[in-house]
Amino acid sequence: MIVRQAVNVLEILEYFARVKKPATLAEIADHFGWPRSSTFNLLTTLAEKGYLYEPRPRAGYYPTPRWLVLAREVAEVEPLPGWTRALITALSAETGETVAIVAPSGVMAVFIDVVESAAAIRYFAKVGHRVPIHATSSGRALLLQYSKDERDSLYRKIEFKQYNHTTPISIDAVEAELRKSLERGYCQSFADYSRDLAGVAVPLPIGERRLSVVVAGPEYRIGDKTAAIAVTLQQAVERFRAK
Amino acid sequence: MIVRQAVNVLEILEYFARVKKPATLAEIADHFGWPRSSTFNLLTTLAEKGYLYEPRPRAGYYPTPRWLVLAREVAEVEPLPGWTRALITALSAETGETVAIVAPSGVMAVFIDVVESAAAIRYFAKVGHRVPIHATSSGRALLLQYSKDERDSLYRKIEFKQYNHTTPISIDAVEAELRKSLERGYCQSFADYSRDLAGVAVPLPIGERRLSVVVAGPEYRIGDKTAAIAVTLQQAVERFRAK
DNA sequence: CTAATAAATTCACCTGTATGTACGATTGAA
DNA sequence: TTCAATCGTACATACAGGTGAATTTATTAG
Repeated sequence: MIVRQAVNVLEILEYFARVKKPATLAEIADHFGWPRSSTFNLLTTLAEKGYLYEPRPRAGYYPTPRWLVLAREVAEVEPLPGWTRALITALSAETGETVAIVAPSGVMAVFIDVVESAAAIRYFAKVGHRVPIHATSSGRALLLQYSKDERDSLYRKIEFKQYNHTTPISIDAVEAELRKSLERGYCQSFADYSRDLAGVAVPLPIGERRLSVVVAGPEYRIGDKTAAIAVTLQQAVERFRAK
Repeated sequence: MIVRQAVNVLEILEYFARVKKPATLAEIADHFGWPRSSTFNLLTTLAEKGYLYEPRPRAGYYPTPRWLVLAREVAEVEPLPGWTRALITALSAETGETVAIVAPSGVMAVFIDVVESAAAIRYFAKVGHRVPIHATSSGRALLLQYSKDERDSLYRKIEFKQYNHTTPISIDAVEAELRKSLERGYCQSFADYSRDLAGVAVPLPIGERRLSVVVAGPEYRIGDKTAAIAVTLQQAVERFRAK
């Protein structure tokens, strides 16, 4: 069951991150289609807790820096080493596509750092973006770092859905794809999950952490270049990790 | 009316900022005394939205960097100029007390940047901390920047509570205190709101924004030094603002 | 000024949701 | 292996809390 008021808090935060200016109760209520009274309750709750304030009289609410303070405290634990950002920035520049660092989360894979392509048509993904671990190149690059036992216990929880006609819909199909990935030296996917989207990924273990890097973009741009992209990817990883 | 699940989201964020490591569902449920099922709903909601993930199998949940990304986007709007941090850091070092930058929020004043005293006995205040605008030195340093009309419309909303025996409990009392503050050149309060707490504050207008700086600590340390602290405060402001 | 309009706030009722309970999965001990 | 203990997940039900309507407060127009 989804907790609606929890989602609303997140949406308010995302709203302010987008509009980047104070907003009145009425504006927020109208934007989300929420009743004024409910919006009132939510905004006063957040304000009372010190997460929203009214910078100028009648100009509306805006988040306090408290979000930043807490987010920093949380993020400074096990931060990614500095070179990963340089890595994905460089890779995005070289390939012209969106590049991300990905971490496991149960049966899903989560984007924990992203540099988006500058192209007009691009893979639009944000930090926090989640994709099925078995049906994406980035996810399978994580699975390659799991033991067979660990993979098996994951497989039991996976709900094999046919997102697209190339989606692997059985344990065997996934295992087969993993074997193929090992042979070719990198993971790939063609719209296994997202329509028109192709990805090339490799494992990126950092200390104890099992991560992966993925270069992803529209199938027609990636399609016949997966091998070349994989080489770029692997060389970049070697180059930056060495430092 | 307080929105409980909104508060719960904030508490989870604060919890992780405190413990700085992944926590399992059971740990979180026990810590807050929440039912497992409710905790389950909340955690899966936050995870589905990309705000929590499970870095390692069975090690529990942890916030994703998405919080940081959004908090940064929100905070980079109208950031405080760099010198304010230097100012409060220097002031805290010079006075040995907690120093904060404060902004108005309706009838309350909100701490938007804080450097805490290193002393064992100190004013423990965090960013987001809220105090009544009329019953604190920092708040009155904000009121000094309001026009009479603006103050009057605020007064109508204030619920005059006797927090302590020195609390001003009428419009006249507040206005009188403001006049005295003007004469002496700075604002002060002795436990008007928080027991045992004394504060010395001055207005700090920055561009269009009405802010204040406050030096606050236990009455017995601040008590007879308010004038000296005020001088330190004003000189520091001049020094840092000049740059 | 006064009226009209819009925004913010309050409140009681009824609905959407938090939770008690039960079940299944996982882990560790023997 | 089996068993016990713990943890995670599903679901129906009672009731906490979201919402529509009314009231108050603020703002704009004339």
